[in-house]
Formats: sequence, structure tokens, C-alpha cells
Amino acid sequence: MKITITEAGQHVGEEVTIGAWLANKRSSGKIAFLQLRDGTGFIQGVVVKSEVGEEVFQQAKSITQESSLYITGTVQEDNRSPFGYELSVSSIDIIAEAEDYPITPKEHGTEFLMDHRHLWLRSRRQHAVMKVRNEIIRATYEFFNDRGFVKVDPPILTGSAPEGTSELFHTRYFDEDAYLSQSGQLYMEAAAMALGKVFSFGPTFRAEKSKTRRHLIEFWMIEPEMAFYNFEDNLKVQEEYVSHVVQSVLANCRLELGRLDRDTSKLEQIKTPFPRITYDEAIEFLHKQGFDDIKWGDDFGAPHETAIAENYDKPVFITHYPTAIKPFYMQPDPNREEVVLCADLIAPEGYGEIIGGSERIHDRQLLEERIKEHKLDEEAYKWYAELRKYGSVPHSGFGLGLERTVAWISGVEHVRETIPFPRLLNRLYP
RNA sequence: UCCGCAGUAGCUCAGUGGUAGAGCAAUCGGCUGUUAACCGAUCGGUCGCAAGUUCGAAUCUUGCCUGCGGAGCCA
Repeated sequence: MKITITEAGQHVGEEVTIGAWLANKRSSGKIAFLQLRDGTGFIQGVVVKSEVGEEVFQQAKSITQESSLYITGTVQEDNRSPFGYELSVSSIDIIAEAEDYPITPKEHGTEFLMDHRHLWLRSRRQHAVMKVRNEIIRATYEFFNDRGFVKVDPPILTGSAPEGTSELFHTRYFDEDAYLSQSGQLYMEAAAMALGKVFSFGPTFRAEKSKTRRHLIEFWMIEPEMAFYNFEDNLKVQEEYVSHVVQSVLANCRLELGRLDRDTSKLEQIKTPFPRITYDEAIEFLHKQGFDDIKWGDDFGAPHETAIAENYDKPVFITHYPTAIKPFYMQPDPNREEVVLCADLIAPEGYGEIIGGSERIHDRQLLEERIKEHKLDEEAYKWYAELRKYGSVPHSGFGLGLERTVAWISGVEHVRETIPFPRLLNRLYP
């Protein structure tokens, strides 16, 4: 019977066949241990010379790393295996022999591993990170579907630059200029006016020369947008969403988190409500901490965010930023025109900002003023402004960076390990 | 774009002016419970590239290239 490695527990004592690759092997004169992986998991095959005979034993000893094979044997419970089960091998059918697999079971440098990303993905650690990423995506769909959100896909090719802030990838659209999307938000606002509560999940592109552990050139964002939701409603969705995702990973990725040596006690605490501080309070706090390189009106740098986040064992919202340093579409605080109804969510343990969100301006006149103040192309934003002409309603939304979230939850240092094929500054291969 | 660090065997690194080294991988042999297995042997080099200093350069100088860490910007 053909099974996968994760199904082994249901077939104890039975003879099964598994299609697998050889991750590593160890052998002595009369016994060989084959570390097998099939994509669903890892299991150890034990080949005993006195049981299989000379021929099969020699065959087992000679299999090279990452060769593919069908392996047949009896599933046995064994607490010496970290998985809990072993395969007592009876026969091996080699599909394709691998030659000089470059990633050996020893240390490798970043450049070498990145050059071999297509193979690096096979390693236990990368396998675990990809499973966590998948669980976060699964939990995201679950969360928003359960709450009546409709998934809407905004375009990736756009004709106008949504904001002047980020560097965009330029391309041609037949005879016109076009740009790769850096955010689907404006389109999601239109979608929210049609469908009420919507969310998107897709790639975004930033042509910034950023070279840090938190930046990718191409990364994936989840962007919910909700009609009739104010600032307060927005924060509530965010904290419920983030804690749902963390609790789902804890529930469904125990094995993977263990393999990544993630301190799960820190994740257990991620439950609503999340702490909040205002921008004003954050500035005051930073001054008390001795940061004299920042004053009211400046945006926070990474060291500032980290210093603030270190006070909490949960993600923390920083709210009410100065209007001047935030995008044109954010709703000003009715009591204080100089700040906006926005919040960034900073992850604990130094992983930085994972969410940026706000209530959006729904007043037509104010939005048009802002477009002029920011010297944006009025023609290009005509459709966006028009959303306020036909039945405008208060609405809010946010964007969550998937890779930073994966990095935080899995406890990996760098976002380049959280996406299958990272696009980085100076890296487009493989 | 700026600041700092690095580039030597397939991989990870040592070698700081005088014959190019180790561990791992690979190959061969040994070992009945290995966990990056272990033990012995063999194989393995344009010392990033270019120019310069010197009797002599992996080592010192200059330029360039590549990568890493960080900043800015952002999710």
C-alpha cells in the first residue's frame, strides 16, 4: 500500500511503500539508517543486513543524498525517532540517482544557500518555515471567510503611482507607462463600497534599495477594507485577526515550531486585547529612554520601534501619527487635526512593523484638498475621489505584511527565508 | 545612496612577507541503534579581478567586482 510519511501512524505493523528522497544516511557494517523525506514529513528507514540480505543492504549503503526512491517496509513505533515512527525496510526501488548534491549536512553560508534556493527548500528548516507560512495563509482565509469578508483581487499592473513615497517598478503597457502595484488599497476601497467587507491577498512590489532583514523587493500583503468600520472597529479586527493566526499556527504547526526551536511560550501570550500607545506617548517614552535623535513630527526608525516593542510581550499599536508624515487618504482625528486616525502594529522581539492601517477620509471635499496638497495627478485619482461622490461612508482598512509575520511567528532572523523564492536587492536568481 | 565587515579546495574556515592547510563532502575500507554518526586512507587550489611595492605577496598599497550586516524608506 502506498502512503505518505504523515500517514505512517495509521499503518503501524503494516507493510507500506513510500515515495521519498534520501535526505541523509548513516551506516555501519550490518545496519543502515536512511533519513527519508517525502514533502509531507520526515521518517527514518532502518535497513538491517541480516533481515534484507547482502544485495539490498549494499544497495542501501550506496544510495546518494537526494536520490529519489520507492521504499517498502513495515511501519513501527519507536520513541528513538523524533517523529515517533520508523520504517523497517524490506526493499528499495531507486527512481533516479542524485549526483553530488551541493547542500551537505554541514554549515553553509548565506550566499551559497541563496544561490541554491531551489534545493535549500528541501531542508528541514525551510520545509518547516514554508509549512508555517501556509498555515498563516490558511488561517487568514478562514478568519475573513468566517466573518463574511469577500476576497477581492486588485490589479497588479497599475497606471498611476498611488503615492509618491515608495519607488515603483516601471514597465510598459503597450504604448502607456505602467507600474507594478505597491498596494491594492485604493482598489480595495472601491471593492468595499461594492461588497461591504473585503480582503485581498497578493504580491506587491517596491523598487527600494532596502538591504535589511525586514525587506523584500517582492512581498505578499493581506489588505482588508471594511465599509462602516471606524478607527476603533479597525483595531479590533486587526488584533482578533493576528491572534487568530498565531493561535492557529500553535495549534497546527507544533512539529514545525519545534524544528525551528521557536519559544512557543512567547506565542501563547498573543491574545486580544493588544496594548496601545499614541504617537505622543511613544515620543515621550523615547525621550525618557535617552533617544535625543527624534522629535515630534519625525517618523520612527527601526531602533525606535524596537525600543517601544520591547516593553510588551504582545504586538503593540502605535496610534495617532502626525498627519504630515502619513499618506493623503488618512482620516484626521476630529479633535486634533494635526494627527490622523491610524495605527501601526509593531511585532514583539524586534520583528518590526507588521501592520499599517487607518480610517480613510470619506469626505469628498477634504480628500480633494489632500490630493491637491500632495500634488498628486488629479486625473489619475479621479475614480478614487469619485467613491466619495456616490454614497460615501466611513470606512477603514489595513495591510499586513505576510513575510514579516511569518518571520516573527517562526522566529527566523531574516524575511528571505519566509518566501519560497525571495526577490532581494541584487538577487533575481533562482 | 551612506557606514562597517568579508572574498583561500565543491562547502565552512585557518593561514598577517619565506614550500598552500584543517574539518566536512566525494571515492575506497572498517563498524548492529546512528541522530551534522564515528574511525582509517585517497582525491581535491588561477588564494575574487587588475595593477603596484618587494629578492620574494594569500599576506602590504590602490582601484574595481561580488556578498554579508546595518542605516534611510517601508509591510
